[in-house]
Amino acid sequence: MRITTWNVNSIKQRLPHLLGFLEEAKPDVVCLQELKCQDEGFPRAEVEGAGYAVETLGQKAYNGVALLVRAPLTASEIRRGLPGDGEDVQARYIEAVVSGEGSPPIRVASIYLPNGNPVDSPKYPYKLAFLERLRLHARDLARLEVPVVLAGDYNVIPQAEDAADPEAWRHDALFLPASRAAFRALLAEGYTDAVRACDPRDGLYTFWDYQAGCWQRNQGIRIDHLLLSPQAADRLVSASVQKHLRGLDKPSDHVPVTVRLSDG
DNA sequence: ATGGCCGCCCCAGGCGGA
Repeated sequence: MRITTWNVNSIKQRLPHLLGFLEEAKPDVVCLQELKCQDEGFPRAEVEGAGYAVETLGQKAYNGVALLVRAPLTASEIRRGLPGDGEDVQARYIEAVVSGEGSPPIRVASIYLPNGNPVDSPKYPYKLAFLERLRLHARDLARLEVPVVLAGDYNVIPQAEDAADPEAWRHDALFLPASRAAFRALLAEGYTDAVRACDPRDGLYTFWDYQAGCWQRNQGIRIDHLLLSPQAADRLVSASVQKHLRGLDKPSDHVPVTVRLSDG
């Protein structure tokens, strides 16, 4: 079972790259973020044609998340939106139970956490509140004692080792102590950062800004994460970053990150 | 020289991203 998370920065712009990735990697589940379209604008027929069922939570112009599930696996118990704030209309969370092929069901979420900049605006408290809501929901899911994968663009650089130039991020919402503490609090609910658990090396990035030649100079950061509940972590085989996609024409500024879990 | 982009939307400059 392979599960990928990828912030595509516009599904319409990135559809060719997505279809190429599905064909070459054949992941079982794909968590997409930043669709930047409404549900009716999602290129559903093309993705279904590649062999995937599609569940979306879209929004005009901004945000938007989706889950793709490769047949014969199926998605059920779809949850759209993160609990805890009925006023929150931003499309940042979708969750489902993925089952089939004789292996135990896995609960998977596609998450697009708020960026939070500028930090002196209401956007930063919204980010911290969203992280706290996610912690409470993650705690509820952990109590089910089943495999859970919380995957997405967390917009948090967990540690200095996760940035090529940590000093440049010192006062940024992605790296402020309160942001990192909220991420650690999430892990403290019993979750494992799959990439970090598989590879202790520095210099493993998932995002390179379009500006300032960041890709060419490898000025990246690691902000796309897959957090595993204990029952999912017990099955963790490997984790990898599909860095090559950043080098294509018209790339997303994020690349896919994939975990492999053992079956059964 | 410390900036350099990209995608969205009532089509064009402002907003959001990170």
